[in-house]
Amino acid sequence: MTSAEPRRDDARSPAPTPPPSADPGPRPSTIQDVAREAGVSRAAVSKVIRNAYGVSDRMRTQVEAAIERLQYRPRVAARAMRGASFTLGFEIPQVGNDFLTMIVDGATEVLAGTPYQMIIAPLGRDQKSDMAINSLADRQVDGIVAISPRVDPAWLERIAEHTPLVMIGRHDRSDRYDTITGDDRSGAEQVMSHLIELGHRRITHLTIHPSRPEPPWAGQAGDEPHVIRNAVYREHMQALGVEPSVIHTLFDGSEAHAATRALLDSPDRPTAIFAGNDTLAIGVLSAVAEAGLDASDVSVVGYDDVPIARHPLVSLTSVDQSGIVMGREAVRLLLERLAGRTEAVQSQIAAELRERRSSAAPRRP
Amino acid sequence: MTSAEPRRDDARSPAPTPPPSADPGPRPSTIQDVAREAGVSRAAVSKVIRNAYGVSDRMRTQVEAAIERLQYRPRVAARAMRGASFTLGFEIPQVGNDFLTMIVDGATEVLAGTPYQMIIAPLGRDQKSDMAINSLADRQVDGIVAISPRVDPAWLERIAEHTPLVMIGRHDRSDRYDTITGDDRSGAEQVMSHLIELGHRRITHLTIHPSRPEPPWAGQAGDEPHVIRNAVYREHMQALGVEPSVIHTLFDGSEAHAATRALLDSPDRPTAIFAGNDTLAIGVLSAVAEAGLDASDVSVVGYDDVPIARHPLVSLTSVDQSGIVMGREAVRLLLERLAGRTEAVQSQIAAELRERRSSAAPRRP
DNA sequence: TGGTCCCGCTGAAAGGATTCATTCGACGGA
DNA sequence: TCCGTCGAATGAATCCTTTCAGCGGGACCA
Repeated sequence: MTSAEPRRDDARSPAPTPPPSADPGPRPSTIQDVAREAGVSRAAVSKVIRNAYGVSDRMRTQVEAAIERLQYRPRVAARAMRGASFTLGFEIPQVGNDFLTMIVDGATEVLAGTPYQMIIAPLGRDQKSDMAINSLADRQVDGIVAISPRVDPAWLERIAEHTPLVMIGRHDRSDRYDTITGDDRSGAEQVMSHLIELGHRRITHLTIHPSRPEPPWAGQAGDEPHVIRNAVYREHMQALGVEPSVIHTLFDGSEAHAATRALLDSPDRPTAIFAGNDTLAIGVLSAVAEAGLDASDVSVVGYDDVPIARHPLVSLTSVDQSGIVMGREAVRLLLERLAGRTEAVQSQIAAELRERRSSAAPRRP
Repeated sequence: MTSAEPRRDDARSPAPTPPPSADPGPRPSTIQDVAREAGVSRAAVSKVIRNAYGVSDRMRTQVEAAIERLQYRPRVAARAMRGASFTLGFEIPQVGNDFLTMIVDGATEVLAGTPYQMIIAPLGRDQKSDMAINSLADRQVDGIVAISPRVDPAWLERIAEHTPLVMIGRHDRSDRYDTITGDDRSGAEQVMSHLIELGHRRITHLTIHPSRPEPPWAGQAGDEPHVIRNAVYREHMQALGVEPSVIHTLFDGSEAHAATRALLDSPDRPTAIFAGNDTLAIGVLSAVAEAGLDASDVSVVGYDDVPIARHPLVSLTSVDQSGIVMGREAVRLLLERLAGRTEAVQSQIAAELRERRSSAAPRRP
């Protein structure tokens, strides 16, 4: 452990600059400086940099030259006070999560060529989704994309009053913010049909902890994706006449491994595990592999179809709900709002099972 | 493909609000509103929210009550104009990259409990690192962490004149910005010694494309991590008296798979592949597995020791340079700068090989 | 030739918070 | 009783950009 602790060298010289306090350095130039340099008014410079109407070619040239000479860059904070910040904020609850990464990638595609810059607010430790969303709103972003099923819809509507908002993974409907969802019901049904057709009966469902305490708005507004997947699982088990077996773990996959180990050691271990998402499924797979078992002992199915699922060493059967498309769509909806749309939109992305080698017919049903 | 295209429903009702333009809604309350509500001056409210000196208990209580009643939240843009934005910006060239994720995780740890919020600026498509760094600086973040070996050091120093800057993975020294590096020389040496001790001779090195055209500051300022790893590889091959074999691919791993396939089909295929980082190594492993080969046919070693490398199905030998520690250190350095430090610091993190099952003695040396 | 209209450009106000110099009030000491 | 002091609170200036009303002058039309 100590070996990973950093070693530090101070810079060779005590810095050639006045040592006292942090020197402010030559203060970056402002629009005023450019105006003076180009011999025009501030308003004129403003029009040039915003590409606004009413500027002659001669002036544009002059101003652009001045900007270049002074290396001027407009301060976003100052712009945000009157106009726009040209920033779209993404609230991402878990930076490493591959599904969320796909969403970001899709968004990046659509953002190319627009004047908007994406910034991501990852959840701090002990930080809740609403705090990160607030923090984006405080920074006056022009639009917010959030992935947080567990936030009060009324609170979201209040945010959406002043900042366009797209929520991913919410099955509720709002008149003020837009939503994008996968078809969780269909996806989960495909998983269960697939496993049952293969001959599995003892199927365990691994999912994330439910919200505790149950929030007051639960249910009244459509359920979280994981809740729907769980419900579909239970329906199918009931139809089979088999007792459902559900295990709850943390969402970051850190408990999935241990939970699966315990499950595999239990007297009548399942022949298949349906994990609520791929992060969990990867943890499940590692426990299965460690126990020296394979797909005909214990089949594993995930949800989201993250890139690593395709890897031949992993080859995880999973449900593709195209995070890329979700990300594209999210930005598109935001840009529409910024262009003036006021009616809310609900957008649904299809789900499709990708069968791979992690699921197979059970050896001993 | 079309199945993944979104389906849209418009909201049931045409919105209960005035349909014309995007209604501005009740404008969020300002510090002025709070002052009026609490019957004090703006300056007083400002002192309360900044926890500044010179406010009586009575006044604090009054103001806090007003803030609560009005749901007031200070606008960061306005604060940034005079004071601080309480925001630290991270330039992350590739959001999905697990090594970069580790850095973010480490940073998040240290940030907890401070008043600073982290925001990540991912690289847009066709966006260069310096554009993302600029975009953070434009947003008046209080400090920047960047991971971009390929940026002009002179330009970086100009940025660092007004915004504290920590560069990760740069082996140059600056008097104005801080750097954090892994011990790339030692790490690469451990890899090569490991492979050679196992009995490998025909070792191929897979790395990312060199900068083209060669930037004018190359070399003068210490090399990029990948360049160092490559150099160490070459030295060891020369010492062995074997012709080096280096393959260059894109950094996102998208070409590693195909490049490896071609390599495996070649007449005298290597018995080991040293990948410049784990993202590449994962791609290499997938090609090796697809070809029905294992570690005694072709050993694979990566660099960074990302979490998936530990997965029993992957079990990738890799060099741990503790991204977590790097992230922690980066924030610590930034906080020190914000507290007034002016001398530059170079910090180095140790590298340690983690041997796993992806490397083994060659079947036929 | 006189009146309109449009274009290019300017000056001043606005936006929300912080900072700093100043005022006010209370209290202690002489 | 008066003065000096110190803490609490305030008003005005400031940060940088956009917005908007308005101004001068040339082109166009009648």
